[in-house]
Amino acid sequence: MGDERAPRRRRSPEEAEREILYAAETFLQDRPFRELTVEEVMARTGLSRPAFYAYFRDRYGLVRRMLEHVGSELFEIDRGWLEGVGENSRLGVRATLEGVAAFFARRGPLLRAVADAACGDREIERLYRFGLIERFAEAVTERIRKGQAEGEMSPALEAEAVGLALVLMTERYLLDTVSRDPEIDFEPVVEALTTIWERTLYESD
Amino acid sequence: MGDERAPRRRRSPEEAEREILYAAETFLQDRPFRELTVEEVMARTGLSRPAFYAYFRDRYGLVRRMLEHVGSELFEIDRGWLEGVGENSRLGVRATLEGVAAFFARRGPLLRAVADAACGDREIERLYRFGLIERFAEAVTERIRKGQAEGEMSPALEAEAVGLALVLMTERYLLDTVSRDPEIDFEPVVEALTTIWERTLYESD
DNA sequence: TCCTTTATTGACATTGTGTAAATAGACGCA
DNA sequence: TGCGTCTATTTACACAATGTCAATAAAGGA
Repeated sequence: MGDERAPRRRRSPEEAEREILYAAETFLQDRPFRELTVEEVMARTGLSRPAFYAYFRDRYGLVRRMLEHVGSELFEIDRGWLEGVGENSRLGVRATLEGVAAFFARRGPLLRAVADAACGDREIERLYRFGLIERFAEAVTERIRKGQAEGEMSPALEAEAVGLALVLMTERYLLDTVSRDPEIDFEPVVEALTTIWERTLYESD
Repeated sequence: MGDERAPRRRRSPEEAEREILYAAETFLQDRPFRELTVEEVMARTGLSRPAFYAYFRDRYGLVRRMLEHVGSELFEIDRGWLEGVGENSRLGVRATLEGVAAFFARRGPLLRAVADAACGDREIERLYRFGLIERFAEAVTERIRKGQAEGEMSPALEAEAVGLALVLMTERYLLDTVSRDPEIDFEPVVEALTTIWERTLYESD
């Protein structure tokens, strides 16, 4: 007696992958990526540790997959950047930053995991930098150029450098505030970012 | 024949520590922190791998020690922040940012290693955040408050939030530019940062 | 009922970490 | 010069986490 082992359950590959990803996201809700091990994630599923490697290359593979899954949401956001042109562009700064802040709050644990994993994995560093940072930075640069062409923004602005700096600021600052604690008051956070963006881009107050 | 092993050499603890730190810094000059292993570092010294643990707790210990060693340089820089008050404060922005940029260029590999190691080690994360970021952010916040009291800066500015955001921007942007490649032209980098700082803090262009 | 397919696992090889007992330079002293 | 102590250093080991592979057992079709 007592030697009966739990019978295997067989899932579809899609279900297994979902189960593992769900376990990982749950884990990341209260512990940082650096503490995530394959063993601990798989202990939260009905699968054994080696099963993990049938679906992901390594623990960074989890983050890579998660990053793909938020791709569409990101696309929505940077469409917002590009469409808010013309005379209403200035008014759109706050609204856009509110949207971005909401995204960083809603997806906090995931985004923090991505940022952390980027330090430890070349490929995620690349995906993060080019699929996220640069993408936004280019959209902003483009908009600055447009604003300059329309006489709305100072031609003295180094469009590319300023665009990248503003995007990096926004990313780090939101990771540090709303992503760390989605309960905090957004108002002063968005207010501070809006002030910096507006004063930088539109010169006089 | 052929079985003579290299004789042990005995160093003073100070010399051994210096030798290990030197090996680690050399390593970091062309490879990222994520690839640094105790074995590889010690292979660049005349010591065996276990000797490492007589001087450092783990590979993060290397970075902790390096961080202590740049402490004095950092102190010089943030004294600069605080002293440049009064009427010349605005003119001092560019000069200060030039100094900070030079620091990020000179200490690029080390600072990048610190930033990377902070993702993987709770204590370095703390040291980095409180010993560096917060320290600068508080100095800036203080200066904004002073500027507001003197009527030089808009009282509408959220001093604390804006201070933190500007510092995070400067750190990330410099890590991404001059620390990655100390050969690049500083001019546009410093120019972009100066523009953002000045427009944010001093309102009209 | 048997057979094929393939999701899953047990067992193993590997890599990097961290520790402790054993070894051997270096220095002080007779 | 030789002896003994101190401690820097290494050899040998235990451990944790990773990643692989051949063997196993569900599930579905013939």
